[in-house]
Amino acid sequence: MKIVLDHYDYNILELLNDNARLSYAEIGRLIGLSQSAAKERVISLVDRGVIKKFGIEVDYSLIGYSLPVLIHLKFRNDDFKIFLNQLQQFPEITSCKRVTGEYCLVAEAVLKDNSHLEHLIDRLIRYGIPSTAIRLSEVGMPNFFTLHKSKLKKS
Amino acid sequence: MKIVLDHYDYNILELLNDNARLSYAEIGRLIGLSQSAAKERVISLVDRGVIKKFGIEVDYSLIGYSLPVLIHLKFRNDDFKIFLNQLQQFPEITSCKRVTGEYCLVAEAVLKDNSHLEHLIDRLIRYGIPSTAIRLSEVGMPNFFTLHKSKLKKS
DNA sequence: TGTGAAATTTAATGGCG
DNA sequence: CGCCATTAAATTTCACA
Repeated sequence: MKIVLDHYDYNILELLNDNARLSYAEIGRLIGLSQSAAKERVISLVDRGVIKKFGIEVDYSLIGYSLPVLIHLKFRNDDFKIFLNQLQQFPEITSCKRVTGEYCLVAEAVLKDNSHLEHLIDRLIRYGIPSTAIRLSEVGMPNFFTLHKSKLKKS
Repeated sequence: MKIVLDHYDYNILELLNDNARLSYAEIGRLIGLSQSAAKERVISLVDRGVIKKFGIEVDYSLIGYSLPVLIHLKFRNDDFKIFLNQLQQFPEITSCKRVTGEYCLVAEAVLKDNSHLEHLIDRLIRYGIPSTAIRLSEVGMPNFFTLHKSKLKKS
């Protein structure tokens, strides 16, 4: 069940975490592998499911979506499917997680303005009571893999 | 202040959002531009700050961090700097956002097990009362740009 | 801004330790 | 598993529109 990664894998994850567009050749150079081996490693990480996706981080505030919010939701269980469907009609919702506790879902959305938020709340309120918080800023966190690879014993 | 994107830009963001490793040549092919033009566009999006980062999404549960949690935090303002420093000592915290409302910070962490969580709470509790929720699952959301590009008028 | 073309670098494959 | 070598493809740069 648990996948064991060696220091090559951790180094690759560290590099791709910072820049997913690095070429295999450059990855190889940086970690001391040939380009073929580096490529095999990356593909293997994808095949094993460790890397779920190569994506981008977007600054939505620059393109007109300057109201980022967190929405906490309670909902009635019988409407769950319909409710999720409603959520997915809103592409402004960039992520949605089911969690334990008083609120069942925590969603993040990027909205244009207050009336955009109002519209979103109007559609959600049928299914439960949404609690909205404005996301003021992000606190930068270090690369997960930078600190974890150092815990590995040399092989 | 607001950056206006055309349909080429939206198409590029849509593509890179799904696969950040697409080659410029392929991007160009898919949206009807030469590779040079496609590359210019991507670089311009990065330079203007719209694309903040090319990164990866990792399945941490596969590599031993099978307890994903959301932590809501209240803290005393006088300790804010020290508090953030504490947070950044924990690379298991993958994101941290300052929000309005009763709780000032919402952090996400990937932990190994309950004792790992206990250790994290022990270090955070000095600064305020953390409220922990287990992240049960993620609800898949559609690509933000897929639905937004269709709203553009042809130029 | 976009295109096209030439030189350099990478990607992809297959065979070998 | 990783390295090397080869062919195909992509990147980079630049002149031109």
